[in-house]
Amino acid sequence: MTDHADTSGSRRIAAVDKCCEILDTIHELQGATLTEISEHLGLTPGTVHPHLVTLFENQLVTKKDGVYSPSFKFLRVGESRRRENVFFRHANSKMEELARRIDARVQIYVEEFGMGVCIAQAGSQSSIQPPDEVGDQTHLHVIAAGKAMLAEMPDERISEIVEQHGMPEHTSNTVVDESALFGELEDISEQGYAFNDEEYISGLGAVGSAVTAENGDVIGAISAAVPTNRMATSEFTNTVPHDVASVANTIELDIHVENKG
Amino acid sequence: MTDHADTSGSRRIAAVDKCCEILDTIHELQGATLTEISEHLGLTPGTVHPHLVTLFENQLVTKKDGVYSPSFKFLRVGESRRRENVFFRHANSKMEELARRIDARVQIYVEEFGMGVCIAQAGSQSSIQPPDEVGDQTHLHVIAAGKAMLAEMPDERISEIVEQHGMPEHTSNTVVDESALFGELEDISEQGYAFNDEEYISGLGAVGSAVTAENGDVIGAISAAVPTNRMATSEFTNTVPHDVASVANTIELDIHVENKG
DNA sequence: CGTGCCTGTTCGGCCAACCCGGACGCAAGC
DNA sequence: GCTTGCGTCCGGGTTGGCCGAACAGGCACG
Repeated sequence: MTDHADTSGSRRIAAVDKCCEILDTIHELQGATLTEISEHLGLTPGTVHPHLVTLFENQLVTKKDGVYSPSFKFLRVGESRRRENVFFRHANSKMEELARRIDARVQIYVEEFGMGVCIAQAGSQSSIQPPDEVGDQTHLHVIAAGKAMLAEMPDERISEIVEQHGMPEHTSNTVVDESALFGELEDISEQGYAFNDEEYISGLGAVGSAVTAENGDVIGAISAAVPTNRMATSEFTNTVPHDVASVANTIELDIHVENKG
Repeated sequence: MTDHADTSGSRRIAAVDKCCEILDTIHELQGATLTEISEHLGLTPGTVHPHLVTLFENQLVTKKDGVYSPSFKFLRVGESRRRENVFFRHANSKMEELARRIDARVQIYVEEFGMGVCIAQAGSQSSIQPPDEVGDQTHLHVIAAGKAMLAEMPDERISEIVEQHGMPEHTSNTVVDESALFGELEDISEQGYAFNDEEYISGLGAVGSAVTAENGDVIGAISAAVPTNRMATSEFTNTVPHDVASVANTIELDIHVENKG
């Protein structure tokens, strides 16, 4: 009977929903006071306050001069999750080596909740600013790594993701049509890597390749980003894609071997 | 009437406490099934399940083959919190430069909930394994950066921290006596840097220096760690402490300047 | 120094919602 | 095919969360 429209089917804990909304708010506002949170959520301060007290005692939020912020417990849990991640463990050093070799910004992504999450990056911060920071969430259809991962998914899962998140247009090059996307994914699946031609950010191109488990599940993807002027070079259209795909294959093999042993 | 001993004073949300305990559990166990979580907490599966559903819908936990894990939302929030942090912003590049110059493992710490949290590190992963990973929580009295921070705190705050967390012994060199700690903090405060002589991990020494705000609040600390054989060199007892303290001073100045403008 | 305002904190009471026990569906395995 | 184990889904009772409102404390202003 609350404002949650979709309580049908499974039972939810209303208090936990509120607590998550509060966390989202103080993250979004990069620190907020009690009244700011209350107004943002349309709740009375008397309601929000005990939530904040509980979150504080559980060390999920800090309080400094009346401003609540997410604590570094998020960093601790997130970093822990990252270090446990099979893909990260095998990809991290190879990502750095690749970044040095081809002098580009190399990033590794995984898919979660239908979005791409950048979990690490390496390489020339001098040349270009990175499209995503570690932890950032991005629509899969606008980045090379995301398209590479989509190309390895079953069609029904792709449609599900598109339905859930849509295909927002970031630049004039963004592919916004679902059937066009499916067509492109066919080619990507065949050649083993995906291009991004300024579809996310103007002036930025990339090439990405996915890593899959032996049962076909997508594990993640690695991508190399370069500024536009380098995109048209034969080095980028010919050599780099194979470098990226080769690294992805090596990582994939390593993971398969580990799963055997 | 629940198992929470300290409900006196302020009101807490029991459901949020449960949800935090569940998150702690799946973090601690590095992923857990419903029954594992239930048994770990002494709750029935019927109780835990709706919590997990709610946390899943809020994208704080993922579910893969019946195993629940913390999501990368923790990484996103934690990284965001880190990038916003004034100390990190000013210290990160200087930390890396210092690590290269003195060829040691340099880390930066902040204090949160009376513990030290490593928020970044740089330098030779070849020489020594780092004492803490990014995000790790450590007792302040066993690390150089922690003692440097304690030395800048008011005495009552120090006692409060000791009372809350105790002074556990990590090695035979760990200072476990409160009055001895206070004595050492005096010296540290005077000379501007703190040593760690295998007080945390055998074979590992460090020197750290704190950064404070203009009102005296502790902002964080930077430390350089080296293996034991390098600790007795005059370079480490003379040059390195001043290098570390100098970097800390530079960071401190930068932050004060930013706060003016 | 008093007054007003604003923010954070606490409290009473009602009713919703959370927790438990138990039942159901479903897959795997001697 | 029976059993076992796990995850999922209810019914009921009572706990506890939510709101409205009052209280405390700090700051600016008159």
